[in-house]
Amino acid sequence: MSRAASIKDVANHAQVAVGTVSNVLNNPDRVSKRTKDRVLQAIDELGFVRNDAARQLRAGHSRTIGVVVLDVGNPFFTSLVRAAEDAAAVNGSAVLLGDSGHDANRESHYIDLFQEQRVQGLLISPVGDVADRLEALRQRGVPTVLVDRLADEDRFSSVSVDDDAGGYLAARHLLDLGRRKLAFVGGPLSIRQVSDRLLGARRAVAEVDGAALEVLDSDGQSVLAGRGVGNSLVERGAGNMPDGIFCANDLLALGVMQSLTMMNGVRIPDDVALIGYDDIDFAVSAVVPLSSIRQPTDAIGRTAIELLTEELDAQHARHRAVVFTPELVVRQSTAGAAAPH
Amino acid sequence: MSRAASIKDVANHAQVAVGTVSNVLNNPDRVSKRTKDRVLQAIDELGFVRNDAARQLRAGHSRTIGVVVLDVGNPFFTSLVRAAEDAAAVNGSAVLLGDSGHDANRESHYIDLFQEQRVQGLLISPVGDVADRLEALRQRGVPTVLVDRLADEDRFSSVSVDDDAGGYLAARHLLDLGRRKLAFVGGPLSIRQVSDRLLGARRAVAEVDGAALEVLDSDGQSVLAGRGVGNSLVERGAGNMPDGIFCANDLLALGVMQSLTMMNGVRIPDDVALIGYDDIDFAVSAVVPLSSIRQPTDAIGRTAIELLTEELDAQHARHRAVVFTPELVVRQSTAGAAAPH
DNA sequence: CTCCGCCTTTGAATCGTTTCATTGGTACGA
DNA sequence: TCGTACCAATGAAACGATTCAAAGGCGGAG
Repeated sequence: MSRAASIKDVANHAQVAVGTVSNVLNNPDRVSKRTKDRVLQAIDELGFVRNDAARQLRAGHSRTIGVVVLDVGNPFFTSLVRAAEDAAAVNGSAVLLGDSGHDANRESHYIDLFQEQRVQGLLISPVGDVADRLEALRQRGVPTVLVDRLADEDRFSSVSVDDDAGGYLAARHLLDLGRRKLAFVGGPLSIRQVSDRLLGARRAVAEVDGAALEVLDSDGQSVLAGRGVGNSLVERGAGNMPDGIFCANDLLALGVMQSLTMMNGVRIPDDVALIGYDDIDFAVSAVVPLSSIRQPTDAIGRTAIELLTEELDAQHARHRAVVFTPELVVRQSTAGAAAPH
Repeated sequence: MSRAASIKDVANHAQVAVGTVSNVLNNPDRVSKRTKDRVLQAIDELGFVRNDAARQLRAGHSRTIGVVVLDVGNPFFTSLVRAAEDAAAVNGSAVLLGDSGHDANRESHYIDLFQEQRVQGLLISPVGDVADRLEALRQRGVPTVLVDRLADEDRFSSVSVDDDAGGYLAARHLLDLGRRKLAFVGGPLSIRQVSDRLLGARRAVAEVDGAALEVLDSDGQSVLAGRGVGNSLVERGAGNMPDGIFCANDLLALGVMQSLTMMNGVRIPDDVALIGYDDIDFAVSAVVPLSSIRQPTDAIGRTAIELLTEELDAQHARHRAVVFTPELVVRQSTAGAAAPH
């Protein structure tokens, strides 16, 4: 109803100057206990809440960091954002979250919004081609850290995960189980993350004599796509089936699993060992709990904020590209040592 | 580097008064084309971006709406937030998103933050007991709409979904298929949404002669909990099994499905018809595509913004509680008409 | 008693935008 | 030619918090 109380109202009510109220809030030790108590009581009685706009106007910058992710529904990003929030809170910053939903327009919209809000910096997993905009922003003192994408170090800092290493890890694990006829399921290969994982897998296979890797291009990354691939494998007959399958993501792996085990009686891991990627929540609760490659989302979020803070503190800090190595999570779908037969 | 350009810089550069620049931005038709062009060019050359803090300070309120959800990872909320964002954009408002993660502290933190930001209003699916805080906020002209929770209409507007109706819908569907020995899987019953769904199911069962409903309290709402329930059902032997199962959420249903079909050869829907709740993405890609109850998330988000706008426009608007009716989605897990044998 | 230094408190200036009363100019009718 | 009406443009005031130079008050030393 009535306009919210301002610092001036508090000052009147407590019979002090506005500067004193401000000091109570920002430099409590400069104020005597007596006065402080009176001011705090006035704040309480009036229900005063700082107006962040005024604060920020005076300060010239906000205490917020803008984060734009591809998809908040994706647990990878949810967890990353949470970690970033916590890390930012340590510096007294809050996070403004934007979900681009893989849409370049939405992404651009959020960058506009955050720029108007005068965010201190930006964390972004870009969809569109925003390098030039971000560079312009940086030159005005608003640094950006790219997330889940390796950046040209000349332009930006970035935090990403080594998909090649992840692919290697997965394939190597299958090979270590004694499997030799491997298949890679994923697609489209134009997606960098998919092709990198394949590259890593190839590297592992090349290290082992007599090992082979065939590539099964899936139509998309969904459970259904995985089931499609599974069905076409079954059609080949038992003799021509791979004994180890690495899927570029867990959804595909779950689809393959459904197709092989439920409709077609193939045993996992006995006949075919199966491993996915991302370690989504469902991986652990699949019919046969799914082995997977886990990305260190917490560390990514934390590190992203760290890099951002570095650039905030020293405007001319060198950009850094931090690459994390993913981690193998072994579950039942690749458990049990030996090769089939 | 250099401080961001202000409206005053633009005014100098374009040789006009600051008020004119402001008019170009906010009342373009009050400005002659000649002047407007000059100003726009200056804006472009200086890369001027409005400072929202100053704007908001002058206006006395922001153009943002705070949204606090229980879990951004939950597709229900993701979709709801997206709809709310779009609806808010129509009014020229942006959304600030906070994820309480079922944690009362985080929730409280976001309310603080949003209050400092002077949001116009709040959408919240509350965890803790925040009614009094929200009421205080409302009295200062910041209305709140509760989401996914039926509110006391004397205090707040709310948008929710009729869980009783959803439960009725699910059970009625099983009964319509000719099933008579029904089971409800869910828990803990202390969660309102679970108990309401059960209530609705009971109502449906009471309408049909010879129909029975047994309640299987699950330990949690996860796939694993569902599998546990499924296993204990199997132990009873085929004769004592229900012929229709309604799970209080899709995860439970997926667990039950895994247990029955994969490990124990029970056929779905032939031996047992199965229906879940929420219609999560995985429902459609389960081994046997899962029938479910879908909540109209888009409509909920849109309506929530609508109610909020009503309260913003007319401070004394009566509060309204809008209750949506969920929708039955039939898939293979309850397809095929007849009762077994 | 006076002076000095220290601690507390004061209040004006400032940030960037919007608003609005006012001014300056032009065109048109009388 | 003068007056009126209208349109464009002006620029000072206001929003609320922070900052900082300056003033005020107090105690202790000389």
